[in-house]
Amino acid sequence: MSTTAKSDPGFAPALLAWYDTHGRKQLPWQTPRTPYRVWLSEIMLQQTQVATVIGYFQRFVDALPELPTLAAAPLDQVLALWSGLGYYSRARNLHKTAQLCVAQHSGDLPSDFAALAALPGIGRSTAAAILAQAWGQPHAILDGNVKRVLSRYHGVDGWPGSSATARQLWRHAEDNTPTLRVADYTQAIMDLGATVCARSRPRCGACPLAADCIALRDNRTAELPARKSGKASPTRSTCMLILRDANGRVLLQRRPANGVWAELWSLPEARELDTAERTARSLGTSIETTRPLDTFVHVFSHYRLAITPLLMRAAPQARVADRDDLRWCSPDEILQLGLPAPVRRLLQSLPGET
DNA sequence: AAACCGTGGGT
DNA sequence: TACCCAAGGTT
Repeated sequence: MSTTAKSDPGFAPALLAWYDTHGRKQLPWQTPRTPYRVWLSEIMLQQTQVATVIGYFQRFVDALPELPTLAAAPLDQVLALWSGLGYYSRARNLHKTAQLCVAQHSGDLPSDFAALAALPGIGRSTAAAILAQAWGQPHAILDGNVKRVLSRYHGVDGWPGSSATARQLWRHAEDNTPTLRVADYTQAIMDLGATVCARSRPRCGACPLAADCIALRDNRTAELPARKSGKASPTRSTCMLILRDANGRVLLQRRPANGVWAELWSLPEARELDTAERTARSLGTSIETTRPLDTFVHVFSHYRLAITPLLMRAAPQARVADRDDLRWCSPDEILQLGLPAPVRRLLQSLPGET
């Protein structure tokens, strides 16, 4: 953190004055504002909007109210609480970090930047946000909101994801961060980005920084920050086997530790319809009927997945191969596990026993 | 450095 | 519809 004079002495005061009137002060993780709740919220909020997180946050802290409780919980419970939020490595790292804190930091998050940023899932911006919000330590954050505000205010060209542009934005972020009221300032610049300096149609008439904003002066608010150059995402396809026995239980398979949906419980898959029954037999089941359901497309950030569900009636007393990545689950048990969002939706939409 | 990692909402 | 992208981090 620089201790030299700020390049924009009016920036933080104007922002803080705006925050006192218009800032958000009743978000769930602000009341009460403990290090554990701040950390949890920061991880959930990575690449995820506030409105989406609120419900997940409430459920999570109700089930696991303290860091040591989280450390002691089974990973499957953590993944179940995360199910639907996406980027599941965040949940695995959250769990791992809680256990590290119990083992190495007396059950608390470290209040030192280097120690915090060394923990799984906590990078430069998240470490700064935790220290600023929980302890008032003067560290600069640089999330999507701040990138947008600073790109416009300082007229920074270039896609914020590129290292050269990010370097400029980090410098501005540090120069603008005050040493007093850091928690409020951090919340203020995110609130401004979320509610005033919006991606499209920013409300510059309501902005406390409008007088010195380069993008507004040059009529470039629509161009900044620069967009990522797009690339068409490929479409892959898969068949998902819904192996259901006479009791309505469904065969689930734990996904491998690497790749998308790592370690989540999901449905067994086959490349094509033609190989599906062979796949089912290789899992140890015998199939009485197979009924393809409508194919649908699930969209990821970098590819699309066309999913054809196959509703397969498994023979009574279906025995499954003796593997710990396979398990028959009742609808109630399924709710206790971390499932990919489309799989959860699919299983909940199934017709009852027929 | 660039790809990977989810999902839902906005336009 | 198709695309962008949101309180990013890891490899």
